[in-house]
Amino acid sequence: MNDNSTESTPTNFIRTIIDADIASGKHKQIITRFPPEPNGYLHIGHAKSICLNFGISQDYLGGICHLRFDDTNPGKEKSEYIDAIKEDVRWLGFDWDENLHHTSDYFDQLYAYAVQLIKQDKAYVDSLSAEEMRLYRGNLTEPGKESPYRNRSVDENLDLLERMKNGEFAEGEHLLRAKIDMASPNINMRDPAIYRIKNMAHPMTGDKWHIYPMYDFAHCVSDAIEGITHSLCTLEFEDHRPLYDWFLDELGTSAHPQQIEFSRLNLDYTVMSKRKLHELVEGGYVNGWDDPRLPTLSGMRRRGYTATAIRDFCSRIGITKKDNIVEMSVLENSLREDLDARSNRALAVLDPIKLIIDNYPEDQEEVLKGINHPKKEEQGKRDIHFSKELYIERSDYMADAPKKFFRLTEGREVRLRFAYYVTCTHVVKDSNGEVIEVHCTYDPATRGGQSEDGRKVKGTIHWVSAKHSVSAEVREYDRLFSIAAPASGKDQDYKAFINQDSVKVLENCQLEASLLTSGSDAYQFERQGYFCQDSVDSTPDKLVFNRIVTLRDSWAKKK
RNA sequence: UGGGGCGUGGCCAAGCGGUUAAGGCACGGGGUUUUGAUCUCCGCAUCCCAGGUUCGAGUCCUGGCGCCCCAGCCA
Repeated sequence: MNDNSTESTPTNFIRTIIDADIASGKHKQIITRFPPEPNGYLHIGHAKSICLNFGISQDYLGGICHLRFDDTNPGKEKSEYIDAIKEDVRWLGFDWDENLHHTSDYFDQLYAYAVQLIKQDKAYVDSLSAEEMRLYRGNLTEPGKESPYRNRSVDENLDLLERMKNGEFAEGEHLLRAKIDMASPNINMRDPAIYRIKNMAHPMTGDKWHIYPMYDFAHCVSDAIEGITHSLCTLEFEDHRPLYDWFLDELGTSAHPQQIEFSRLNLDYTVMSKRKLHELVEGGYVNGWDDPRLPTLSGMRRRGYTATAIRDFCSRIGITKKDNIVEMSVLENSLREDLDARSNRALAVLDPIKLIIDNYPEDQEEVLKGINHPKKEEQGKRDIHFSKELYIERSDYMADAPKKFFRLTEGREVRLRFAYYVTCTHVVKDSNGEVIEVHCTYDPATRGGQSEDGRKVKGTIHWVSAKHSVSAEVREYDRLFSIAAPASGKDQDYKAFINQDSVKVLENCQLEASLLTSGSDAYQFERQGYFCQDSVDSTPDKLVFNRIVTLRDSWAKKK
């Protein structure tokens, strides 16, 4: 399954805990789980969790990782998200085998447990309104007070819960609550909700239920039922751990998983919350969940990111409890490393300008050979057509260029990659003074790109034969936001920081003809970056390429 | 001003009382190069602060300071 056998996972504090649990004999088999709520698409932050959970299951003998859809809120969840999530997890390279579950699989058991809590006098049906309940809860510094309904009899509670389940009440009329401690300094322990009434059908259970369990109750129980050994979640659930443990202790479940929290991933120049991603998609700020500018897995996949690169990235950033904002360059480095190793090279001119070789015979054509990968001979060679009129990159010519400009300017010689040395003689401008043709002469003795006299040519530029090239649209993507931490402003709307130039569409790019028949794999357009055909919009009649990421450019930095 | 966490170089992150504080990214510089790419070599911290314990502390203790999370019938 791993397409990169050199991947190795650095250790972290969670693996240290697991190692100790195995050493002490607490566990012989490790079982983790990835528990997404099907209310949106997965993003790179989820990939961190997926890699952690599935990665652990792969690295411990006999380990398994469950995929569990946490579908306890039919008001927000849709089954269409379930399919997208499965696809993303598979694409990332992980397999849950037969361990696909839904929290809704446990609704009967959950209900039985709720009845048990009532019988143990550890839960009661409250009839306060949502507003009243908020008032009774107290606040961060003041304790809450007990609901007048807190001491209903076991029988009355049982009866009420039954009727809630059967749909005899309106939403909000009653609520099943745990009976813990309204004065707890931990607000989560102030008689948290267990079941709320929702008179709506559920994608998996239909109209069987009129009540649905809350996360705090459902999650720990689901973990216990599945025999999860280590329940890994993000930092904001740290305060919920006492409740997680309280439920399992009161219920006396046969298994009691250990919840361990780690910090979420934050990436600079983007946003990672589901709420914001929903807003960007639904508000039309981007074009769907798979917009290549988004940090969603579907967006990144469409953009051309590889699963290997994302897995490598996740292993590089580590797992800790520290708040963090990882620089995009780390992700890009993982990406370039993988793309460089696997991509065939090609010549493509994105902003074309004519290059005319005045001393090249009018009707002559040649077929030259280009190597597909500079370090992997086994990836072979390809034919590249050459003729008198070529296209080169507009930025590869400059008038009055400085000495360090290793490209074309009057009197300067450069190498056309795989072809010949050419020397710029003059340019032709249109009435606006805009350069429209660059003229040069070539040295026939430099065929293939080298001269027997050992003459040094500092610059090499890419080109395509005007007669043989195919045109295409190329979409150059840039960061979605213009500042590193768009979501950090407390009262600032992150949308104010959307980068207005996050995508640049180049309509008239000229590609080497071999790309016409290319599949969907990534290519390196030499000297420019990595590109792939857009999986949605590219057709044989109208090629559309996405720029996945640029090449490193130390020249640009110096300028 | 309640409770829960976190603080090692620009960004991540090892380190679990005992050599000159791993590694990656970024950055700066050298070399190779028919991609100003790749590759390669070199450089780049005394650990939030202040006390204390100890022969010895980033690692232990005390006190500060800073940042994050929690008042959904969301997850």
